[in-house]
Amino acid sequence: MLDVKFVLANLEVVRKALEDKKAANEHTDLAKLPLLEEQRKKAIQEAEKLKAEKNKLSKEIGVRMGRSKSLAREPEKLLAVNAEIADLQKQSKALNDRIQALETDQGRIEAERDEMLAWVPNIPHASTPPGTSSADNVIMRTEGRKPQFDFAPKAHFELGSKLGILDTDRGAKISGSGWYFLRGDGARLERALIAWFLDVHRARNGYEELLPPFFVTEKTLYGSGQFPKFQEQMYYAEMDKLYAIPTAEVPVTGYHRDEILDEKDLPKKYVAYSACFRREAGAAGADTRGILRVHQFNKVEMLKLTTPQSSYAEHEAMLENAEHLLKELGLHYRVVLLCRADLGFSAAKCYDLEVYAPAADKWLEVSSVSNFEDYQARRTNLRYRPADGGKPQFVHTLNGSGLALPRMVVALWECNQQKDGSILIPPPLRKYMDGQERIAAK
RNA sequence: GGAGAGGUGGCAGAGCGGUCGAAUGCGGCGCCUUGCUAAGGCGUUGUACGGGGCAUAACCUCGUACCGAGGGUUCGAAUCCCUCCCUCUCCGCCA
Repeated sequence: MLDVKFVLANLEVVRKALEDKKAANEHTDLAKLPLLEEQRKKAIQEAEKLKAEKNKLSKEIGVRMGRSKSLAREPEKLLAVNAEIADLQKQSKALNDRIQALETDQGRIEAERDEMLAWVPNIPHASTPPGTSSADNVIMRTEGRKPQFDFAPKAHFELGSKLGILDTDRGAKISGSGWYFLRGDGARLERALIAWFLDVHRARNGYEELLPPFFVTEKTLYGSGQFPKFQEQMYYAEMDKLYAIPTAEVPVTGYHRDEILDEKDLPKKYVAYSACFRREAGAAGADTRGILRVHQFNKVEMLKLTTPQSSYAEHEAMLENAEHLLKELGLHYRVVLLCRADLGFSAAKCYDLEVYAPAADKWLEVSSVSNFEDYQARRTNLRYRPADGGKPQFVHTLNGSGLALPRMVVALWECNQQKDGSILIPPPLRKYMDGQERIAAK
């Protein structure tokens, strides 16, 4: 979330962001905020004044209680002290009701304010283009060569079923539509991709590997900005009140929650594999053939915690880390800078990587590389202490897919298919498959 | 799932109704002693919110809150009571 003070000082900027991101709703009436803040401060001031008074009285009582104990032999003085005590107690008690009323007020005001802030999205970075839909995204550049075929390339679901490496029918039989089996070399290729991605990010790019829990609490979801907006997209285990993660970003963002890191330990760079679970409610129909949109998929996610000064440089570096994989695999892809309307709720800036799939003649989104600035860190209360010893600051958080598997698999199968229906395995993956160079029908 | 023990400042660890935001040790920071190393002496040491100083900075100062979380008892709670969460030990179950 945003800093209240920032919102109050920049109401127009925030209003613009609500509009750009089409995030305005009944919770986001910013006009109320200055008044709420004023009422809040007033309640705090009054309550604290009364509490100071009460604390003083209690101390006085303590002193007299001590004296009273030593006066057992002097009944007259004892009586006088006890009378004083009774009087002070009465005064102190009288304060309690007023204090409680003020605190109740304050709690109510803060709850209303926080509800509002929870629905306010992050402000787009100055370098993000304006726009009203994904049609206004800017294609920064296109890399690699478009694959050429002297035959009609087959779609991934056709290749997959002919080669016996993808089984959507049995996936649907045991779990319903949107679930699938990978089989044989298909399953092995998936595993090879995961292992290779992790190895590149660890050894080449310097990320530390994490293997996170796949189920998390509601509080954790709130920290990465999935709540309250995307609640209905998540699988929920009611008996344990746990949610299946939609991305490893969620547990890894929560990893350092409520901590104060040292600046010298920044940037922290983590890479995590996880299965990702999405209900995809309301998405039935479009792009559902095969495994383009499924309920469970594998993904390798990069995450960084940085200082505000270096976050945009780290953002570019992270983009390069994801691109490197696509280059090594020899894929045709493009880098897209999202316009403000297409930018996620919590993000300030985001690049998408889209890879070309020849059969459908479509660009498939395989990565999203975002800078959240301090938006997630504020929710998750994750700060760092500056090297000069100043007050703790919120870190900047970034994350990016590196990469999302099913769509990568679709592109790889389709781009590397041969006339005889087999699929060539790209060189970087062969060592993870016992040197195998090709997936052919059994 | 059952039984027991416990959750205190960066860490370790006292306190178990009244000047306790919290002893002590370690660590960190500053100054001093010291030929290097080792060691020693003195001082300092959290976070958030609000007021004032002030430029809505740094910083200083005052107040309030924070001893796992949330409630309760009391004039007053780290200390007593309740609920929840987590950790550890033993038993059971299990990949």
